[in-house]
Amino acid sequence: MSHMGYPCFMALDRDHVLRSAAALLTRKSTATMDEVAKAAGISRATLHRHFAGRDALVRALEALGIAECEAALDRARPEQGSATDAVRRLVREIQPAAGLLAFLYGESQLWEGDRQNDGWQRLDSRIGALFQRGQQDGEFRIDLTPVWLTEALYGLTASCAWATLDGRVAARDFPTMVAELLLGGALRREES
Amino acid sequence: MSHMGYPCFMALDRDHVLRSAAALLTRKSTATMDEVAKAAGISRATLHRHFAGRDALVRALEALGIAECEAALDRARPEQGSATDAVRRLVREIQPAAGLLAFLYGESQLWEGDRQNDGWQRLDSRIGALFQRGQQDGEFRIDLTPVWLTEALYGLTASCAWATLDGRVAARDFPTMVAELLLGGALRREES
DNA sequence: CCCATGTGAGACATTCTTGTCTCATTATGG
DNA sequence: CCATAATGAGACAAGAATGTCTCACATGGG
Repeated sequence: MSHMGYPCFMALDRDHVLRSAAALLTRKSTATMDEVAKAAGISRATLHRHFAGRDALVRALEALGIAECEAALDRARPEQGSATDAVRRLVREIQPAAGLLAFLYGESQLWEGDRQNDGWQRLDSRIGALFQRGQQDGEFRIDLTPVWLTEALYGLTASCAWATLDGRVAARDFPTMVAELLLGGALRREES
Repeated sequence: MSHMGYPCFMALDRDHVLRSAAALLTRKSTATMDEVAKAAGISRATLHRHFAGRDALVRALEALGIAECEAALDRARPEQGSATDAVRRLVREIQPAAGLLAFLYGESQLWEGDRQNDGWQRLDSRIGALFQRGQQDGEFRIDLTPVWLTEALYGLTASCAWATLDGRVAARDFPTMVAELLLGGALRREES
């Protein structure tokens, strides 16, 4: 069926391999290519036919993470309604990708190089715009910069993903823990 | 002066080496033993005379990080005054160790093994107790568990340390950014 | 049935890091 | 000045992970 240099149904397998690798590397970020292959139920040779090397695999995972974040952002409709509710929706939609995000967040390989994926900047811009809108609408305080709020969203997401893996936080509490801390902080609100 | 198998002033050098390694590994967590040695201004041979291997070096850095956190916790006097101010003091005192903390936070080697340093549990207990006190005093909300608040403190500290290294957050704003977000969140307070 | 394609298993060289060793040089104290 | 200790430089082997290759097997369509 395929008259080119690539296998017919590689695209389907490729996605499965990518998901398996994400699940494994989330738990053990130092996993070997051999372990990644085994986790996907394929041989190392086949894994290399999908991804030229470990670097290519990590880059593909980065692209997947960016895509999932952008999809989550789309589903969250960040321009709609109050910024507060938009953040809550965003955190809820981003939870399935939190593990992958946490892995990428700790993968220094992606940040040390001078050439980093533009997707992150696109994401930063969109999320930053959400926080900025909240500030302009008077919902969010203005002494915390949108850049920092964006960074905090990533950080809390990764932290909660790890805490969930360790069992220190229940998975079903993820959206509440992240969103409510990010929005309201630890302080008790005055009942007014 | 030394009649034993160890050099005379190694203790002094050792601390300097440890600090250099912390500073380097904070920026580049995959740095080689050779790079660590060069950063400390010593040869790889001497580095090995201080620390048996990379693992021992990381363990020593872990011990240093724990010690610095405990010292910061002591200086912050977490039992004194309002829990809110105690958290602010803690964040301020912990800033100098934030880079090291961020490195250790991402060093999976320390968490994957079944044997982890008791120091972290001691720290978790003390910080968790601070948040619990705040809850009992009615300062902090009770729908976020002390365990999660502790985790969030670590996560925000690491995130802000990285953001500071990248220049996305000014170092002088570190205490405000971390403490105010952790305490008050992004939402604007009602002026009452 | 035959052939092309995808796959698994394994061998192999390469590279990188580490750990260990020796030896010459330096400085340090008596 | 001398002896000891500490260091730096470099050689060396061991180990791990990677990238590449070959070959045998099976699987599916024509």
